[in-house]
Amino acid sequence: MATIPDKPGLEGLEATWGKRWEADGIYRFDRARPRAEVFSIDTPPPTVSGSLHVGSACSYTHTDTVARYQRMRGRAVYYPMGWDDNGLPTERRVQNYFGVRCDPSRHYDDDEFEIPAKAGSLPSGHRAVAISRKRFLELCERLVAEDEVKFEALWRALGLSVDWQYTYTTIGEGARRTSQRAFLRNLARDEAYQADAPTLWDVDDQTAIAQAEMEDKETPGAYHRLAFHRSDGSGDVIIETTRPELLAACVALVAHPDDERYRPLFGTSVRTPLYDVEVPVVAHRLAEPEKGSGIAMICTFGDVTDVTWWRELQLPTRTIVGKDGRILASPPNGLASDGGRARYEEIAGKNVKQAQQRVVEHLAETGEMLGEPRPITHPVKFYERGKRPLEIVASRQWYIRNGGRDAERREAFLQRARELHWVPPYMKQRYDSWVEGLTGDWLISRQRYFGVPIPVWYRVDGEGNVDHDDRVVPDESMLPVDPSAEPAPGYDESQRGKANGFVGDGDVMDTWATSSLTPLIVTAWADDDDLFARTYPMDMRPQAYEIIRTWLFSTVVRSHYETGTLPWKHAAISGWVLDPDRKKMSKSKGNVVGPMDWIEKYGADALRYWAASARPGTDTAFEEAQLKIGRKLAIKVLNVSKFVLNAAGDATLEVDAVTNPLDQSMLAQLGGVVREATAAFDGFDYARSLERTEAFFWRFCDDYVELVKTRSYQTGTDASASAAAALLAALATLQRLFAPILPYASEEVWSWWRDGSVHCESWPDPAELGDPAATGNPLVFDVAADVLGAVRKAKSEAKVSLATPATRVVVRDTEARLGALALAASDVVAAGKIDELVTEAAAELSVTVTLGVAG
RNA sequence: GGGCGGUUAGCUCAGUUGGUUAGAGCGCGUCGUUCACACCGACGAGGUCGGAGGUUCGAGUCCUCUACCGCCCACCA
Repeated sequence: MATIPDKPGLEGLEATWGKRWEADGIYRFDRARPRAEVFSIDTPPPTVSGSLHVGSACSYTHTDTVARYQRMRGRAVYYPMGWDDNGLPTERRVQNYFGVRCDPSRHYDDDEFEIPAKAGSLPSGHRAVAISRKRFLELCERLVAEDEVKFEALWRALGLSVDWQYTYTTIGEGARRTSQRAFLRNLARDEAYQADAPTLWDVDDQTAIAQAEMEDKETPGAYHRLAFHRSDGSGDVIIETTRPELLAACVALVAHPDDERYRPLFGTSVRTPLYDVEVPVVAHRLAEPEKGSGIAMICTFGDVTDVTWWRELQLPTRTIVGKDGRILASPPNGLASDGGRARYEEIAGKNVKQAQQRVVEHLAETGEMLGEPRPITHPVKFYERGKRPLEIVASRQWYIRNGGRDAERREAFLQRARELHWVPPYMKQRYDSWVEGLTGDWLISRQRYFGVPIPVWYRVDGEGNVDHDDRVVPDESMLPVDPSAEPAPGYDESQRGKANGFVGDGDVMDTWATSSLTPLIVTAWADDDDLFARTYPMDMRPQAYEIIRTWLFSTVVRSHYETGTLPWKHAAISGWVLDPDRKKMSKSKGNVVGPMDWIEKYGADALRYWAASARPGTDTAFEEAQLKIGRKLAIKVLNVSKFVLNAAGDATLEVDAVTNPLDQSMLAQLGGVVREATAAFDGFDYARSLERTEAFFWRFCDDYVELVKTRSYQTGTDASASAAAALLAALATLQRLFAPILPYASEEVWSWWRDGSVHCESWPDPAELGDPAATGNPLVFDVAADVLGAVRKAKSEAKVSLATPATRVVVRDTEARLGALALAASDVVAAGKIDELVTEAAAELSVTVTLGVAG
């Protein structure tokens, strides 16, 4: 026990208690406890991108309040923390921060790169230095290590009750091993496969991307009206396109089967403008008669609909756009005419924008474009972090089956969502609509470097050709492996790339392919069966709604495959933090507020208070005013605790000593608050628990404490003992009710009079308040507070001090309420400085106050 | 085009199965330094609950339609 400071304050509580908690290990997971007594949390690993904004602090606080509640309910809380450091965001940061680019063909020993003394401040016009893959990965690891230290410091200051003995990174050895093991098992069960197919391709990052990473952006474009020529010479067919540069990739025209205008053309062929290639006119239900001229050109590949047509109508392939986003050097099959080849030569090597310009010039020359291009704005598909539109190119990639091509699997994943408890429930809609709209399997391979390698090698035949169907996979005991650095099992490194040798798969997995395994990574699946059995399936997945289609869905997929279960019982979905202008906070908008600055200014409890005011799933605006209120609440907790402990003197917390009806009434109401707060937290609604606790707390301070103040000073009497016991019982309850939200202030005041940490105490139970709470009449406190309020009002309206005596107070009210008032009359008289209190029966409350002479 | 969420005091939000005069905090105004708290307290003003219709003895709460805001999915020639 500690002494109570003369002037309690919030300053320094974070440092003091942070150290104590760490030293005492109060958040350590007790892994001796059986599964039924464990509460395990699949914390989102924050993307290590240099800084965390106040929105992150908000959602992590939500999780922490639940963790603290469950801990107080007696569960062994398994609360690990991870860092999402693998993947493209880190690569991009390394490229910009150090001014480098990865060239996999370089050797480590040849690198001439030196880490700049003052990184991050590259001179303008600096050209990226090419470095080897190995050195590039070193820089990635170095940068994320720095960030992870900063992140942990913030989380600790914020008071997250994480067990820091259990941390992981998505590029760490455990994550790599788990990712590769899960992948190999997917492969063995045919849940993963490789295919050479059209894929969404980001030309800047030079990698394939998944449907989930794609987003639409409104982009300027233009309709071009182009004339195709009927092969029988009977005239032209006019189509409209926004991508005339793909004309050379045209493989057919398509119209709706019921479209009378084009029905006669089905089965015939037309010749393309400029290139004079003969293409068929085909029918397909996806062609829309209302769009453009009602007939469209199919190119390989202009957009995802082209892919559908190409596949379903079994059209040939005429690829003209390369992986670098430029027109391929050699013309596609079928482009035979001299004029066509000459024109193609002029666009070869250009990027699509330049090529479009040249093609339009050609069309103008030949007169095959009707009128001028008509500018429009239309949605175009982009990689969510990309600068240029996606292209679709055919390439060999790895996929995991996610129901996108398979109704049975799709239904299985929809069923999983029904089994999951969603908080709030309507968030399930996002999952359902995403799964129902899937158009293909999940593409997991990326042509990048800082990720988990695909653990596969391919045999090279006697002629030196790679046979992608002749795979070599590692034994699970070898994991993790890096096929581009280690030889395939049974081979020697000298055989790499040689005839009768091997090559390694050079791709890495998408970051979601690893993140989707976080429940398996943190519970040490197949690595530590004991820990796994005690923590999996997990209890809670907290996450933001924007990544339901990625993280949540993909996690459900992987757990379904590996363990045949849901990965967790509850998904708690948090909203966004908006800036005060109701825009989503983001670094690019420059409106990010640093959480650490706010913690220093108002205290961690204040920031947590603001966070905990946002109900689960709802967006919330950042408001400095809310921090001030939280700070005020935390300070009030300190001050009222100090008063109560002083007023109680030597009294001990003995609820049976609570004999006064007003005291019993207060405890009865408090018991109701405990029940509500408990129910709210059981439903993950920290905001409701806080609201109820806070509302009662202010009534407790403003009314109850004022009412019993005088009586509590009459030491040595039963009346005083009753007040002291009730005050202490309420204090012990309130301090614990606040503990999950305001861990620092709660711990501070707890330490003034109790042993041990409040965070290891049991959550309050109404039964602790005993018979007084069970039998107390809630009305007594209400009526007493009402009358006290009326007296204050009279004094306030008379503009006199509250210390001014009221010579006579007449209370008119119902019999029941007057009866309740009588039980607290002496306290009301004392608190209101009332000389004479008179009651009269009436239908409703009215109070007449006669004031004495002021002064 | 399909769907989800929201709309309550100047601001931020509660309002749990429909039940008496719709709540809180902030802000604003007035008063007050009572021995926990001036990083304070007390009191007050302020809303026909987005709109229309319906069910009901009774609707902020249930139903239908509708407007606006935000978002998801689909489409995107």
